[in-house]
Amino acid sequence: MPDKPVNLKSLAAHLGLTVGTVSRAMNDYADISVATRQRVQKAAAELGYRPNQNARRLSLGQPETVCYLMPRQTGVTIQPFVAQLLQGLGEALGRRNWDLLVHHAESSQDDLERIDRLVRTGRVGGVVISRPLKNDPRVQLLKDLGCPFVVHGRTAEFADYAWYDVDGEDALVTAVNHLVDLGHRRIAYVGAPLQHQFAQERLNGYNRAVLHNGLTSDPQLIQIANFSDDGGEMAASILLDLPEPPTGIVCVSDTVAFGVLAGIRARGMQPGQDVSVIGYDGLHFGIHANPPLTTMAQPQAHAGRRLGDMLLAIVDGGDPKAHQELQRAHLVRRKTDGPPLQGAVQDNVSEREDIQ
Amino acid sequence: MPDKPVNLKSLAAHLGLTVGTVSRAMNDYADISVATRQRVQKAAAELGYRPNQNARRLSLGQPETVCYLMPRQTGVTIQPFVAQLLQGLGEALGRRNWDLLVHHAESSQDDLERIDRLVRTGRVGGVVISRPLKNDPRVQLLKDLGCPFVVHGRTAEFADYAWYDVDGEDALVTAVNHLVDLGHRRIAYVGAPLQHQFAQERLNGYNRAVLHNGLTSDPQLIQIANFSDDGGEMAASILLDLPEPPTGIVCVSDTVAFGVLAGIRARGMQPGQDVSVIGYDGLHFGIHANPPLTTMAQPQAHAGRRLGDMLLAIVDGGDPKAHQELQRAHLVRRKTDGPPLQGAVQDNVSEREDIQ
DNA sequence: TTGCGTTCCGAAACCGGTTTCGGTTAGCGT
DNA sequence: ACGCTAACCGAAACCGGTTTCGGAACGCAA
Repeated sequence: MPDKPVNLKSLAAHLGLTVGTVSRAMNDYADISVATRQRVQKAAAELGYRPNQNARRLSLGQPETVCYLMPRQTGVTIQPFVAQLLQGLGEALGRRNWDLLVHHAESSQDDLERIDRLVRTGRVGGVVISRPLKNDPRVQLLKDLGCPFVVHGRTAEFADYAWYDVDGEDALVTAVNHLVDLGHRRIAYVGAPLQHQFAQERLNGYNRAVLHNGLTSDPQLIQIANFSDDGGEMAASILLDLPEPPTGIVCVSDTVAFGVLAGIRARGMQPGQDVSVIGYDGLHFGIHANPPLTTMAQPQAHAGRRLGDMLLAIVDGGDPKAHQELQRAHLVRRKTDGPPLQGAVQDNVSEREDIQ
Repeated sequence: MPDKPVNLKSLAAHLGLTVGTVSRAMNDYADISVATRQRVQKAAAELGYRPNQNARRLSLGQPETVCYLMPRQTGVTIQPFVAQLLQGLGEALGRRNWDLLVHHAESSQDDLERIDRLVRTGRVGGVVISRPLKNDPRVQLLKDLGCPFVVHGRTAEFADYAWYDVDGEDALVTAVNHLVDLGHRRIAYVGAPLQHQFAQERLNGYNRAVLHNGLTSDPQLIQIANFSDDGGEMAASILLDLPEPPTGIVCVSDTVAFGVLAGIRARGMQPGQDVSVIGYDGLHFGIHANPPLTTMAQPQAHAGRRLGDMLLAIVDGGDPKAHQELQRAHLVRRKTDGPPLQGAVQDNVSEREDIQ
């Protein structure tokens, strides 16, 4: 049976002190004698005293809790990074005994209502959001509410708040450059709808690299697909039906790339030999794809930790603008990249690993 | 700028009433006149009054919050179901305006300390845990604390608490039976360490099916590997080195099965033709494996919802023993199952889909 | 007019902590 | 012996709600 919990009052009575004195002793106030403090803390440990957090936080006026808003997932595609991010966030917050709440909204409007409720009811003292839109109403609301927040990703205007992001534009430049180095000249991009800022950034990277390398800038080579494997497969089908199909395809994500691989195989072609494919995310699972997927890997192991640390720093009064961190993705070569098979190939065909 | 929040006191002053009256009007007490109630609720809506949750929950003595303890992930392998489960849990809890906390412990001892702290500090009114051990100290602790809880999975003794589980024993019987129907007689099992109850259950299912079908019960055919793709690959390597290697392999999970596929391919063999493989989980990603993985799929779309509903029912005074739900997995045939290639094959070789 | 029962709201205790303020005691110097 | 200061703790306000209790005002019947 659950014996009645020991609270400050009962602990104070047990010690022959008042609640105020016991509270200060527990919190290491200077105006409590060392003897009393030790006596109190010893008794608290023996009786298993645990301060009630609701009472404490009400009194402090600080909920000591942050909320992570899970991104809406499209269809069956789960967000593989959520679990990892939550773990990192929890770790960072746990060091200060802060708690982590998760919420999942049905719609954009629902998102806003949840945020409003959570901060206006004093439920949370900070918010973390992922994958913002170009002009995300959530960041505007959070600014208006004056609630500390950090963004996992960026909006179109990202100067005046805290964020942690991976440079998707740079990553796609790297990916395209890599294919160019292998000899490709006709390179396509399979992207996601552009309301999300990350989709725009990666497209920008593709366009920049196409321009910089003097490649043919054919609008047909840019396919905006559903952000899923099915979307990727459909886009690949369209691209391969082109009168002059691409020899290389860079993708907005690994999930989309998996669909592209399927679309290529459905044509009886071999990804990595007939058509090169580069994904984005660095999902571990990519090594089991058919064939193993070459990808731009994000260093997202400690994204959660960094976001949590930033948020706590802002809660402590830090300037949000001082907490902006841009990481770089790096190329992980597996088996879906190789020199182009046919056509007018340039001279600089670099060596590459054996193809499975 | 964040204007100062409107609380009960300011709302009451605005209306010329006392806080007690306003509170009761907001909560639809019968001793408040209809006119007053409407006047209060109208003003509350106009001023955007939001009751402080910390204060409310302190007064109620009910934190209206539950905690989900994330399972520890082994190595790089993420838990793909976590995001989906959280979404379902949040949905169920959200209908009653309960909040969802997540925690991740470093060790088993850490797990216990977190649970103890969360319930003893009045932080949560319920707990959800996943993947219990055979004799999981967490459920004993939760019982001792008298805290409502539900288990995603089961322990060895599961009679006296609430749980939601998929019948892993039944699923492995189905998987083995399927291979037997295809003509296999020498079937191996790649499992996970047996401290987890689910690992034991699935092994029991394998053993039961082997016995029931009169197959050779060779201890060498049972490989207990790390719960990861690497573990699966290593186990496959051992199995294929056997003087009499298996023609079919059933696995404790899809992740392990992916490793098994890799191990088979590393031998120059073709999964689904030379060796059949059946996974467990029904991960969507399996369709992108090489070749697409046949698997026992769990109906885990609404697991979170069910767990949340159960927990709320128990908080309301329901009997935990009355909330136990066992779901069944079903076979999803893709491309890694087929009739055995060589050897003494039985006569009942059933037809099957074309192999890619 | 008196008496009684409703209806409706104010007053106050309470949840369990934190923090400010003030007073008692002891120690010290002269 | 006296005064002053510093050390230490008690008393009470406060955080923002919920809930119990009692009393005022009112209507109705005798």
